[in-house]
Amino acid sequence: MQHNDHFFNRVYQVARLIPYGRVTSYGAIARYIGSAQSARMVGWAMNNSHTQKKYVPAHRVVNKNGMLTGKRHFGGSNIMEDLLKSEGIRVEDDAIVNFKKYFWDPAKELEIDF
DNA sequence: TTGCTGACCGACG
DNA sequence: CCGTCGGCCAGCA
Repeated sequence: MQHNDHFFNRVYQVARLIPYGRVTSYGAIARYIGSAQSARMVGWAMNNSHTQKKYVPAHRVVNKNGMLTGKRHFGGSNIMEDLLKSEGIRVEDDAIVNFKKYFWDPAKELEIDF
C-alpha cells in the first residue's frame, strides 16, 4: 500500500522485527527510520498500534534507560511487565533488569534502508 | 486552518 | 541532580 512510506508504518515495520525476548527504545527506532528527533512520535505510534491489523509487539519498546514508560497504556495493571516477564525479561521498579543485555538496536541488527 | 498534546531525547543552565 | 526547551509529526477539537 502507498501508506508504507508513512512514519507510523515505518515504526510498525521495525517494531515487528524486534525478536522475542529482546527490547529496543523509542529513540533507537526513530533514529533507524531516519527521524532521530521523533522519538515521541514512536511512542504515539505505539499508542495507536492496536489499530493495526498486523500484530505490533509494543511491549518490547521502552525508553532509552530501559524503563517501562508506556505501561499505563496497556491497561490498568502490569500487562506490559507481565508480557516481558513471559519472554524471560526481568522487571524491577518499572525498569528492565540488565537492559543492555536484552537491548536490540535495529541499526546494528538490520540491513533495511528507509 | 490553528493550536494544542503526547508511551522521547539530547542539550543546557 | 534537577527542571526546561526545542524538535519531531499525526490526530483531534
